[in-house]
Amino acid sequence: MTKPTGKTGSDQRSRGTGAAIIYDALRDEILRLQLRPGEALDETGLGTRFVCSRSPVREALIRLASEGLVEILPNRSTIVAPIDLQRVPSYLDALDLMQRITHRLAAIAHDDADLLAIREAQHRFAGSLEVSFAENDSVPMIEANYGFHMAVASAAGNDYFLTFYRRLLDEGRRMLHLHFIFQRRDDRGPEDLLSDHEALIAAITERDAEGADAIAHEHAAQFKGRFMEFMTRSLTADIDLSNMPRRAE
Amino acid sequence: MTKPTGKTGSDQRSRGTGAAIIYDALRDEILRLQLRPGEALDETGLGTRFVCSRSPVREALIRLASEGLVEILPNRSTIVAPIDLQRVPSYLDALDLMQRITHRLAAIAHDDADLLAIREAQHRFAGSLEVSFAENDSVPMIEANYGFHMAVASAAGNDYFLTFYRRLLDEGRRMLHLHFIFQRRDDRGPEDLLSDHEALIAAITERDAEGADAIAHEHAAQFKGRFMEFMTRSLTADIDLSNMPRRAE
DNA sequence: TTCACGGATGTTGTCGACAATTTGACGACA
DNA sequence: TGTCGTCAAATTGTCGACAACATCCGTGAA
Repeated sequence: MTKPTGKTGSDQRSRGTGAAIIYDALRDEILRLQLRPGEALDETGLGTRFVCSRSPVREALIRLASEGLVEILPNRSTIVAPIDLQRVPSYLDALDLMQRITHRLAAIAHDDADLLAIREAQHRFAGSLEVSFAENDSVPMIEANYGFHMAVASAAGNDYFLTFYRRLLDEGRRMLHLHFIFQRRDDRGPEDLLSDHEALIAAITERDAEGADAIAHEHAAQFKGRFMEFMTRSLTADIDLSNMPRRAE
Repeated sequence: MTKPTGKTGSDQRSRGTGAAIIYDALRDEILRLQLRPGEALDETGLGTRFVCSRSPVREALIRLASEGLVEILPNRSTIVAPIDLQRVPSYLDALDLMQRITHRLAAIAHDDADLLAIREAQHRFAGSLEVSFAENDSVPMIEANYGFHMAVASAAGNDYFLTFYRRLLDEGRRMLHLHFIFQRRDDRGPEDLLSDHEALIAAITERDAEGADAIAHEHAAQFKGRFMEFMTRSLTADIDLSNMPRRAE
């Protein structure tokens, strides 16, 4: 073997992928709430878990921090970013507007490939609904829903909006998981979500910007209503108020 | 000297500030176009310039990369992010919308402290106009204009919009510098910009959301028009078309 | 002359080690 | 008993070093 490639072991990662792997893994676990908000992430521990030094771990944490998914406390441990309930109203406003603009632009600027991708995403969403219903696990549905809206937003053809919308949807995934952990069954049946998406696809296909905008807005408003209701209903009863900062007024 | 503090030298940075200093410095130089788009940034060189190891340099570069200000080419050098002219239309759309929403919300949600900060920023902007005119240097004006709009957007009270708008304004700073490098004198006098800002402040003070929205939109539209004209006028003549990807049609 | 190949060179990705700082506990004292 | 000061453990921020990868240049052959 005179080959100069350095692949000695079996699962030896090719150079440069270390940080990316850790980043993806942590990001997934954070968004799925497998790592709970506020949980500590020490670099040495992560270094032993993924078999590598602290340098790739550090790089992954820095990238996660600049996306707001973790918080690096200087000279102390880095923690999974807590979900700040006071920011929820702002968040819902932002999600609403970005969903409107991306879906509206999608109706205007899409091409045939975009439509195909959207229909595929919708197909996967329909399949995930059955899986979620059968196994009583909301994770597949949440992720497929994320994929659907990202497919629509991609058709808008504006990277700036897409990037921002993706960040909002990421944070939304955490909230949705939180939502389904407390309340297993949704008030609305899954069929309604499916038909909402179908209506959206129809509007986009017909290049009906106003219609897509309105459906996106209504979609966001429903999410907002469900989430706010969920918060006022189940959180105020259980939550410990002692460590909750009071409103500055 | 029994003091256990580790400050041996004179300008010894206190622990943990290394990466932040490098980040701020590079960010400033990138946004002011002192580092030109496409320029290479090798870690060892930066390590010698700021007197430190490659670790803080690397951290700063990673943070800059996740904000889109530099691009890390795997196993190769990292370069200052090029200004993609094809993305300009998307950028201008995004800037327009985010300026509208932040300035509109500012009119609704501001409090007295916000108004004070806005007026201060406007005062600094007026001062910077004189400096820029006297010294024929557009940098102070551009930076003060940035500060003014950030002050307005801060009054909107929505961190999500603020973060996104800041990122857009950052990229806009680079374009503005580019603009003024080619064309020293603006078509519109500085007084018009000043009065635009005054009108905006008046609308915000009166909590006139529609008015603030309209002024923000007009402001963005003027920037858009000037920049597009600048691009078609002075770029098409000089620019090398060989490495410019052609439109996919 | 042009193209392919191989070594030299420089830069990045990763590693282990050390110093500074925080955190928590333990014990002394009012 | 409650509070403060000191000490030890643990974790981070930084450093220097090495290996892998990419680029560049020179040599040889078609």
